[in-house]
Formats: sequence, C-alpha cells, structure tokens
Amino acid sequence: MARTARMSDVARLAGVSTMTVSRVLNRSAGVTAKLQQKVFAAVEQLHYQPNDLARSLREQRSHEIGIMVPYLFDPFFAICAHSISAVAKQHSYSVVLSTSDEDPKTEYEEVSRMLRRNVEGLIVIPSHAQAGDSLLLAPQFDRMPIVTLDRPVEGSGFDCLLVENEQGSKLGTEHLISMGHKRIAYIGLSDELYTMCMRHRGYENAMLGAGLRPAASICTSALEDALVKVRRLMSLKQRPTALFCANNLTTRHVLHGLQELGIYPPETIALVGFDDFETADLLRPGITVVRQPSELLGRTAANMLFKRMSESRKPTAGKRIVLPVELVVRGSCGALRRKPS
Amino acid sequence: MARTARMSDVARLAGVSTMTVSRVLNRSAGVTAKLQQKVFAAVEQLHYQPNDLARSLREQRSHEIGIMVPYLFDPFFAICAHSISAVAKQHSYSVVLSTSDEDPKTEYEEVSRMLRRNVEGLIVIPSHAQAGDSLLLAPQFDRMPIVTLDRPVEGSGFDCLLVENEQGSKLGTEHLISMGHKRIAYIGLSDELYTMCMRHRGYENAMLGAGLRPAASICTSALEDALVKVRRLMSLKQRPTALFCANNLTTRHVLHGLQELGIYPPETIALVGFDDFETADLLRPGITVVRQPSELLGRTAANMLFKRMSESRKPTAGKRIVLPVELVVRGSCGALRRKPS
DNA sequence: CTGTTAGCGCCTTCAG
DNA sequence: CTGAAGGCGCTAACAG
Repeated sequence: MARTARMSDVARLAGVSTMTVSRVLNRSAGVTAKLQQKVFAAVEQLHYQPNDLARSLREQRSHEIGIMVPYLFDPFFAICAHSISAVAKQHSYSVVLSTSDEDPKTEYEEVSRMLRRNVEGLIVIPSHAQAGDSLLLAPQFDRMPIVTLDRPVEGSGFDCLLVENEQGSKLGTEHLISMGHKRIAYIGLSDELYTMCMRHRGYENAMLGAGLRPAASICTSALEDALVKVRRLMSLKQRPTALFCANNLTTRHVLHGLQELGIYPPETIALVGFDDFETADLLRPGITVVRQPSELLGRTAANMLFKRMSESRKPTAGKRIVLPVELVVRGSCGALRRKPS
Repeated sequence: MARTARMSDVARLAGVSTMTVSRVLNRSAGVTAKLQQKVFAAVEQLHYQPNDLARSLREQRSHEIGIMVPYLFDPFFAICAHSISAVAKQHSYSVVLSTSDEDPKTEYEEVSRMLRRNVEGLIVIPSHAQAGDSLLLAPQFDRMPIVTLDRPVEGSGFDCLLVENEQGSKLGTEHLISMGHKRIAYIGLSDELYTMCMRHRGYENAMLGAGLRPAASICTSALEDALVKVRRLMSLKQRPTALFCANNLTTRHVLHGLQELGIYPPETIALVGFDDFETADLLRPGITVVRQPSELLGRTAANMLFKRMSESRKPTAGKRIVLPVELVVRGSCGALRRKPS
C-alpha cells in the first residue's frame, strides 16, 4: 500500500495481462464477461485510477486546452473563462488556466508552459502588444490551434473573436448626441489596448460625423487617476454635458469620481458606458451601457477552438468573427427622464 | 518538419547524446561550454521545447495543482481563483481549473479527472453535501494534499480554510439591533450550504441573545424567487424594519426586489449584507456589508497547499484555519443618516 | 479472444 | 565529463 496502484497491479491481481485490463477500461470490444468481471473487481479492490499522463504520452493527445486571461477578477474575463470551461467539460477536456496580468512576458512564459504540457489548443485574451510585436508570433506557436478572444494578435494566423467595438462605441456616443449633447467627453484606458483604440475611434467618428469636437481623457487603471481626470473635467469652464466611458472599470471609477463631487448622472452630466456589469441596473439611476455578450463570447471561442482542433491541420489564414453589441438604455443617459405614465 | 522536435533530434543535430542535451537543459553541472553551445544552437534551430508530459511521467511530478470552484462568474470565487493562480505562478506550477456548478457529481468527476492527471495538490470549494456524504470522501482522495476553501468537507482529513461566518453574521445583525431595530428578517439561500447554515445561525443567536424573534426567508438562487419573498415580506402587517442578506447574490436580488417597490434602504427598511461586492459603495446609499477577505483567502489556501505538498506526507488530521471578517458601515443600515458636519 | 513486444519522450543509474 | 541502458505507465500493432 506504499503507492498508488498501476495497471500491472490490477493485471496481476486479476490474473490477466495489462492489455486485457487496458481493453476492459477502454471498453474495447472483445473481452469475455468473466474476465471483465475479474478486472473490475481488481480495479475496485485496488482503487485503481488510470494514469492519464502516461496515456497522454502514449496517445499523443493530452485532452487539455489552455486558457490565458489578463485577470480573473474582471467580471468580463471571468465570465468568458467560465463559459469556455463549460464547453471544455462537455468535450471531456481539462482546462489549464493562467493569468497574464496584462504583461506580455508573463503571457509568453505561461503560454509556453502550456505548450510544453502539450495542450491541444489555446484560447488567449492577448495582452497589450504593438502591432507585429506580440511574443505569440514566435514560431513554436505556429502549429498550435489558437483562438484569440476580445483582441487580435496582428500579423498572426490565429482565429479571432471580437465584438463590434468601434460600432458599439459609435452607437453609444450617437445616442448621447441624439439627446442634444454637444460636449461629450470620452474616458478610457490607454489606446495601446486594441479594444480601447477601437472604442476611442468609434467615439471620434460619431463626434466628427455630427460636427462636434472630440475630447478624450486617457486614464491608467488606477482609481486615483480617474478621480483626478474627472475632477479636472468637471471644473472646466466649458465642462462636458455628457461622458462616454470605454469599459466597465472606467465606468465604475468615473462614477466614484462623480460621487465624490455629489454628481449622479444624468443630473448635471449624462453618462454611457461600454460593457455591462452586475449592478448597473441597481444604481440610481441605472447606467446606460453598450453590452457585450460575454457568455456567448466564451462559448463561441471554445467552439471555434474545438472545431479547429478537429480539423486536418490546414491553418491557412485565421478566421475573424465579430459579435454584435447592444445598447441597453437605463437612466444615466437621461433618456428616461420623462417617464411615460 | 512534419512534427515537433524531440530531444533526440536536438542530440543528433548537436552531435551528442540525449543525456547531454538533458543535462544542458536542466542546468546540471558538468558539461563543457563547447557542447553547451552546440546544444543551445540545435535547440534554437529546431525550436525545441521539452515535453513536460514525458518529464512528469518520468519524474513522477506533474508540477500542476487543481482548482475546483462552483462558478467563475461569482466574483467571490473568481477572486479566490485569481489569487490561487498567482501563487501557483510564483511556484512555477500550472493550474488546472474546473467548475462544479454546485453539483456534487460533476465535482467528483472533475476532481477525479484531475487526480488521474496526477495533479500534486488540490484546492476545492466543495459543493453542497450532507455531513459525511461528500463524494470527496472516496478513498482515492486520501493520499492527495487537499485544501478546502470557504466550506469544509465534514469527516475528511483535508486542510480547511474558512471565514468567521457565524461571528460575522452575528456582528452584522447586532449592528442592526444596536440601531434600535426589533423586527429584522434574514434572507439567504438553502441552509444545506455550509456558509448559509453558519450565517443563519449567527443571525439567530444575535436575535435570541437580544430577546428578539428570528424570521428567516430561504430563497433559491433564482432572482424571481427572491423577488417573491421580498414582496411578501414587505406586505406583512408587521413588516420587518431591517433585513440581513446572507451573501452577495442574495443582497443584489433583494435590492432588485426593493427597487421594484420603490424602496431604497435605509428608507423604509435598513439592510446589511454578508460579502462585499464591487459597486456596494456606488449604490445610493452604499450597502453596509460584512466583508470577507477574498483575495487573502485564495492566497492563504494556496500557501497552505504548497506547504502541505512540501511535507513528508503525514496527513494526520487536517488543519482548520478561520479568517476574520469585518463590518463595513455604509449607508444602507441607517447608521450614517445623521452626518456629523 | 488474449498476450507479447515495442515505444511515446524524458531522466536516473551506472559505465566508461 | 559523457554515453548506454532501462523504465516511468500506458496502448498500438502484431502474434498466437
């Protein structure tokens, strides 16, 4: 009882060869009922569990996929990871998960580790990288089915699943414009992040299209920075009458900043945010958002990956799929001020 | 170029044996600088990556730990998973993650799969089970270092990390009592969940200790059920003047129910919730909560696991560690109504 | 229908 | 300091 049982232990106890045990466990055809019984009895008695590591090595299939996300405490990423995990479970695949903290080097190292573990495929929310600069362009990733989620890796042949960032941002901004706002400020994180860049662009296009002047504030992800930016904006002589926030983090930070000033949109200033969040409709008033289909995103990415994995390896060029977003109108944009009774 | 390079390919190209390659890659002492160079050159040329599966099989160490959580879209669980993952990264371990959806059978199957993959340790937030009934009590888990998080597995020898559920709940309830409330209702999920049972008990003790009559509503995790319960409570002749909600999901659902009725605590009714959440202080007024140290919980559990893994296997009885919670007073309990100016 | 042989890719052990 | 042999636990391919 010094160590865990091996297949040979089972075989010996059942009085058969390891091949017979293997066949019984893998439900391969053609083993006498009698022997099957003996094998099962021995398995039970020894609490035998097959060693999947050995099996994977032998079969050259790990039955694992890898997931790489920046953070797990961002609800958007967590939901993606959850739904990917659900699909993997359906396929009887294990999931190896890691977090990059948005650091390209960490991402590279962790993804490399997954490769060495022979994952059969990879879903990555790539960290920030200059175009053509991603460490994921290294040659060892060429032969691996990879789907990037939320952001592309420029210059790669990876499948890629995005949302309508630019279009959604335009939609949200135009909604504010349609309500008569002229001075609409944009608040987001660094444009080096693909999603931020696209959303910024959508905002600008909407503004320019309406003959208005865009004005963007770029924050770090620290709360304090957002607070400073909000204070400055609100103390302008010509202060904005509306804000467009580029993701759920920014939205929350900006709301904190406004709260500090005793301002609650749409009073004094209207607000629309990109990316829905759990309590957006519990705030008073509710926050109008451009909603991304997070759960569907994860599920779709996983399905794309399993499809790719089942193909006869001809990666040619990666597919690019863009999922639609939707405007969810709540109170913060001012649209519900006159309630129909 | 038909397949990925093996160590023997590197050896051949470098004109050495596989052992020399192995030694160079593992920085074992005693290889000529000249040969080292040759090996590195060959590695580079072939884009050679060692096969960790084979290494694990050979070394009987997978360098993997497993994490099992109910859901990843619950922020509490997601934060735990994130901090566990961070610690694992520090130790150069990979993380295999799965979700049980609170289903004991899924939990058992997924954890078993992890065992077969030879994870070296396991952190589990156990799904609901009657005492002594958990499938994790099966004999194959006896020899595996396991830390359970947030909830214990009764009758197991697993290490266990909890928070002061009962005490925290008592604290929150007593806070409401201290503000003069007599009719304080409890709203939580099924008492079959360990945390719920403990929090319910803490509430009851606080009530009985103050000579008050407890009144509990038990909801399912569906929003609709909570809405019904809230409506019923608020239509009572002797309706409660305060509510204690047992977790962040319940709190949010109850707030939705109250919002539907146009009620915003502490007006009409005061409210305290167990478990903090992202926007609790953005609501108007902010929600008073009993805060659990989610990030610390994950980190501590991971440290406990790595400690256990490094020990010379004498599991004796599992350790049980209980982390403190803290009351965060915001507006919803009514304590801030008279602001000192 | 069952068993034997061989090898997945790597590293420990022991020779040279 | 380097190499050859052997085996981690399993299964494909080929006997019998």
